[in-house]
Amino acid sequence: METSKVCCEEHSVFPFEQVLSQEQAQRMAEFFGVLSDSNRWRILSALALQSMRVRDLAAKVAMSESAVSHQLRILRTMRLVRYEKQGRNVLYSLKDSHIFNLYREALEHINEPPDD
Amino acid sequence: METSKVCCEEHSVFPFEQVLSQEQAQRMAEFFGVLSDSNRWRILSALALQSMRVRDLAAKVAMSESAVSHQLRILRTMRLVRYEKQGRNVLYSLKDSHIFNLYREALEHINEPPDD
DNA sequence: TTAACACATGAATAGCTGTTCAGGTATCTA
DNA sequence: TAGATACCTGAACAGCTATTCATGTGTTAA
Repeated sequence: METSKVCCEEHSVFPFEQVLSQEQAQRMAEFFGVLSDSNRWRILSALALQSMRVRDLAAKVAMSESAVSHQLRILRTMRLVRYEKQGRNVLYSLKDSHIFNLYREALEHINEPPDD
Repeated sequence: METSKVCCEEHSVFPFEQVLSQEQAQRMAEFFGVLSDSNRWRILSALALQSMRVRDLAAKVAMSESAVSHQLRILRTMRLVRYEKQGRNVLYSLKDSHIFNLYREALEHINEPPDD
């Protein structure tokens, strides 16, 4: 089965000129730390399918509303989700498509054959 | 300043058909969890510059050899680094370029203007 | 106004993670 | 062989994280 690789997956501009500074490494770690929780991934994938209220989101991913709310704050802080107040509801949605690219890239790595 | 965006950064094939299963979400979380530590990023960036022995790596990133060794095991488990025994030394190197793409994608997100 | 609803938040706690420390194995050198 | 070197590993512990629980805020309905 052919995957839809069309072009340019190898215009790899080498991103490191030296060892990352503590600060830059910390920024990276914090960002990826947000993606290191399975419930947050379920929340993100749910929001990728459709924007949702906290209540419905909680039901969809089978978590308490409080737990979801706490997680949404983290996702909001890292600007991965958008917050839109509507009366007493709050509509959350995915902010941009970086998450898709990260997901695909990770999946590629995970599914790579064992030895290089 | 122009970044070197050449082509096809938007052939975004939507990756989610439904909410991620617990198992799939867990796999994602575990993978990104490996990237959620600043010392591991420093190790990865050091190895991106050149393959190195544990000893030299430890010196380069200013960690104890033991701590580096523990971290390398985690990176090895997630197949991010390659292990090559040479006598009593062990040469570690970066395994593939997924890490570059993930780094760039994260950087793009982090550097994105505040309000979408 | 009162009650119900939707969501956010602070404190507490249980579980996870990364380091250190103390060893242990394998290899090289004298 | 003995000692030094390079690396690995298990246990222990300190610090972090994600949930629950109780409560608070703002909004809508009666």
